[in-house]
Amino acid sequence: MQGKLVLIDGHSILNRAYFGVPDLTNSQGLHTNAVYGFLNIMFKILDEEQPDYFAVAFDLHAPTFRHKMYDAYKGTRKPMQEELREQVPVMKEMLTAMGVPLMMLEGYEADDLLGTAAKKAEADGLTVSIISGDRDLLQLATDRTKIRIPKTKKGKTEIEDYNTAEVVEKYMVTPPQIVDLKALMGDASDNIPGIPGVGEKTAGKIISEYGSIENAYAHVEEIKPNKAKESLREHYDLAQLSKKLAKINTESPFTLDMEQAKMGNLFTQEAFELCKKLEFRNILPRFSCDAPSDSVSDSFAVVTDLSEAEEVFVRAQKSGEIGFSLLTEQGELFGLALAPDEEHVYFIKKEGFLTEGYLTEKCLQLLQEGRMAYTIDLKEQLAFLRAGISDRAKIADAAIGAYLLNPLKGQYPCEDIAKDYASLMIKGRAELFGKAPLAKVMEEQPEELAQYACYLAYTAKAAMPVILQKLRENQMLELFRDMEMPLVYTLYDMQEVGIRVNAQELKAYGEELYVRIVELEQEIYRDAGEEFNINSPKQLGVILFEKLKLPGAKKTKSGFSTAADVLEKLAPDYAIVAKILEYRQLAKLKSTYADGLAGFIAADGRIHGTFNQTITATGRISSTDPNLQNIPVRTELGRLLRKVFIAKEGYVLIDADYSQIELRVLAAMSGDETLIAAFRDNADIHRLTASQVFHIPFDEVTPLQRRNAKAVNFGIVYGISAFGLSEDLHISVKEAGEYIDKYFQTYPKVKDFLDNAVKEAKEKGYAETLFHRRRPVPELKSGNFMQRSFGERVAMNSPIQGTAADIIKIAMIRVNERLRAEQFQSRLILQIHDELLIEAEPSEVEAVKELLAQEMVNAVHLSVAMEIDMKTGNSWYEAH
DNA sequence: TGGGTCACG
DNA sequence: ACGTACGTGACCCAG
Repeated sequence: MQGKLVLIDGHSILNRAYFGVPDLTNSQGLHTNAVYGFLNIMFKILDEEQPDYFAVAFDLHAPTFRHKMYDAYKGTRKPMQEELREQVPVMKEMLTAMGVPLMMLEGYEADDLLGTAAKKAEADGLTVSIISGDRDLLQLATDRTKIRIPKTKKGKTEIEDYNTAEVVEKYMVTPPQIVDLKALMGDASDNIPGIPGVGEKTAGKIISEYGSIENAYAHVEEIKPNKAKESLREHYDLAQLSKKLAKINTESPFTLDMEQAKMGNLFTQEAFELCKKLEFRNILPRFSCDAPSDSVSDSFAVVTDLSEAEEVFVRAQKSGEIGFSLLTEQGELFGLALAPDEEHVYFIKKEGFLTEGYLTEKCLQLLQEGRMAYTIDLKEQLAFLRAGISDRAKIADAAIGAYLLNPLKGQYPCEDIAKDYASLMIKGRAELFGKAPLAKVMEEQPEELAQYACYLAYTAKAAMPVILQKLRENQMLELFRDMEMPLVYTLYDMQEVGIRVNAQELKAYGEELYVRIVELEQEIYRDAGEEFNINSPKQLGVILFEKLKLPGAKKTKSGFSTAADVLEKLAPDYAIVAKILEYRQLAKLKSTYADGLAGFIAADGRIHGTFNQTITATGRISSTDPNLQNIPVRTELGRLLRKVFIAKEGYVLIDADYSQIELRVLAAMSGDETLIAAFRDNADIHRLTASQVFHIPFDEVTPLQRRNAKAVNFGIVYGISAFGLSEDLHISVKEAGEYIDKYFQTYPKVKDFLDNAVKEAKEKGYAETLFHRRRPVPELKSGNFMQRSFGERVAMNSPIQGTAADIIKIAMIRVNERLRAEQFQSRLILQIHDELLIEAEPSEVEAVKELLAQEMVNAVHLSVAMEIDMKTGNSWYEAH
C-alpha cells in the first residue's frame, strides 16, 4: 500500500481549540468555539498534507479532560469544563457527518489507538502524520511517522513537526527514549508522577547519557547532581511505574478500516446543515456543493433604461409581497433594487432618465398600494421615502426582525440575515468592497455593486416571511409591528431634526479646560519628578506605584490599576493623585465632549447623531456619532457643558423624565404590595427602603442610611450580589449580604420575582419583558461559576431594564406622532433611556407638556402608575 | 485591535 | 475557591 495517513488526536486538538479560540455561541446558546477551532486546524492540516487516508481518535471516556496549565498550578484534577464537554458529541457528530472514521475502543486511550494505527500503517508502507497537542506522542515519531504539534503564537497557528531527527535535535534523546524522559520528569496532566526533584533538564541529561531508566539505575552511582542520584535510588519503583504509564501501547487490538479512512468529500449535505446550525459562517463557503447563490444571482438583472424600468414596476405591482432596497449612502442615491418575486430581482440604476425623483416616486408608489414590502435597514432609506409613506403597517425591516429574534448579535448585515433565514450564503459588503465608500465602488465595481444591491432586495423578500413566522411563534409580532417598526420612523425623525449646539460656547468651554489642563500637567510632572504621559495608565501606574511607591496598588492584566476608585482612596493623602484625578476629569471633558462634539456640528448648527435600534441586548436604544446619551451631568463642571445644547432661535427645551421607572417596573412586575403602596403614596422610595430595611422611623433616616438604601435598590435592579453591593458601599461582603437579606424580608415578593426570573430564564433559555421582548441568556448553562452568576444577574436585570425600555419606546413613538399629526412646531429631539427632550415653540409649551404627560404616563397601565418630572429652559442645563 | 478608563441611564 | 454589580459608546495607549 502507498500513500499518506493523517491521524488527529481528537480530545487533544479539541482541548487546544477550546482554549485557543475565544468563546463563541450560536443563537441557541450552544458553545461552539472548540468545534470551530478544531475544524480550522483540521482544514489547515488537510489542505497542507492532502492525505489519502484520514481518521480521528477519541478516548471513549473523558471524565477528567482538563486544562493543563490550570492543573499544573493547582495540582488538582478538575472535571472538564461544561462548555467544552458539551462540544465533544457535536464534534463527533460533525466528523461522522463528514464521513471521517472515529477511532475509539473500550479500555484503550486515544494515544494507544494512534500508536497502533500508525505502526500498522507504516508497516504497510504508508507515511503517517499524527496531529496532537500532547508531547507524549513524540515517542511515536519515526522517519516515516511525523508528529505535528500546533502552537498558537500571536494568534496565529504554527505547527511544529517532529520526525526522529527533530526529536533528537530538540530533546537530545530518540523517540522511544521520550518514554524514559517523561517517566523521570513526570507529567501532571497525564498523571505521570515522575521522580521528585527531577525536572526537564536533569531528565534530559540522564537519558541522553544512559539511554534508559534501567541503565541509569545500573549506573546510579555516577549520576550527578547528588539530589537526582538520591531521588532515583529512593524512587526507582516510581520510575518504573511512570514508565509504564508513559508508554503508549502500540499493540492494542484496534484496527483502522482503511476503506473507511479513505479521504472522501468532507463537505456533505449533513455537514453543511450542521455548520449552518452552529453558525460557522466562515466555514460554509467551503461547501461548494451547495451554491444556491449562483442559481439565485442568475435571476438578477441591471436596469438602465426607462422602458425596462417601467416593465419592472409593472411586474412589481402585480406582486403582493416585494423586497426592496434603496441603495444610498451619505444622502446620495445610487439606485433601487427590487425583488417582485424570488425569480426576478432588478437593480435599477440611477442614471439618465432614471433620476432620483423618478426612482423614489416609483418606489413610494409601490409602498403605498397596500402590498407588503420588505427591506433591510429602512431608517437608512427614509431620507428618500419618509414624507411619502402613508401606510407604514405594510413595510417591514428584516434587520429589526432579526434583532428581535436574537438581540445578542449586535449586527444584522444582509449576509447574516440571508444565511440565518433564507439558507443563502452570500458575500457581505465588507468582504466585497472593504471600507470603500459606495460612490467609489459604483465607479470601480458597478456590476458587483448591482449584484450586492439585488441581494439586499432578494434577502428581504426571501427572509422576511421566515422572520415573521418566527416572530409569530414567539408572540413577538405585536412588539415588532406596533413598537419596533414605528420606532424606526421616530428615530429617523429625531436624527433628522438634531439638536442645536452653540459652537462658540463649546469652543470657549474647551479652551477653559485647556488652560487648567496645562497647569495640572506641569504640576503633576513637578510632583512626579519627570515628564510622562498621564493618559497612559501603564506609565501612570509605574510612576505612582513604583517610582513614588504609593500604597494600595491593585493589579490589572497589564499592570497597575489606576482606576478612579483606586486613586480616590489615595487622593486625600497625596496631592499628585488628586491632581491626576482632576486632570483625568478635564481631559475626558475636553477630548470626548468639547473637541469631540465640535466635530459633529453640521452646517445647520446642529448635531444629527445616530440612534441605533439593533444594538442592545435588553431593548434599549443606543446613540453614536456622537453619543448623545452620555452627556455629563453628575459633576457641576461636566454639567456646565449642557449649556451649549440649546433650542433653536426663539424656542425652548422641555425635558421630561420618568421618575424611578425601573423600580416602578419592578414593583409592578413583582406585585409586591409594600413597594406598590409606596409608589402609590408617592413616597421617597430610598428613604422608605432605608426605614424598613434598617427598622428606623421614616423621619429619622440619616442621609447615609438613605444612600445605602439607594444603592441596595440599584443593586436589586442590576441583579443583586453581596460582593457588588459591598464594593459600591465600601462595606464588608457580610454586611452587604445582611442588607440584601433585610431587603428581601421587607419586600418578599421582589425576592420571589427575581428567583422566578432566573428559574424561567434557565428553563426557557431567555429572559422576557412585559411586551415579550426576549434576551437569550446562554451563560446560565455555563459550567463556569462566574459566567453562570453573570447569567443569573442578567436574567434578573433584563426584564426590568427591558420593560422600562419598552415603555419609553411606546411613549416616544406617540409623542412624536402626535406632535406631527397635530401640527405642532415642537419636535422630539433626544431620548436618554428614561428621558425625552423636546424642542418646543414657546406658545406650544403648555400643550406640549400636557401631551408629554399624557403619553408618557399612559404608555402603559400597570399596578404602579408611571410618573414624570418636567422642566423647561433655554438650554439643556436649565431644562434638566 | 483590545484593554483601561470614564461619561451616561 | 472562584472574583462581579446591569446596559451602553468614545477616547487613549500599546503592540
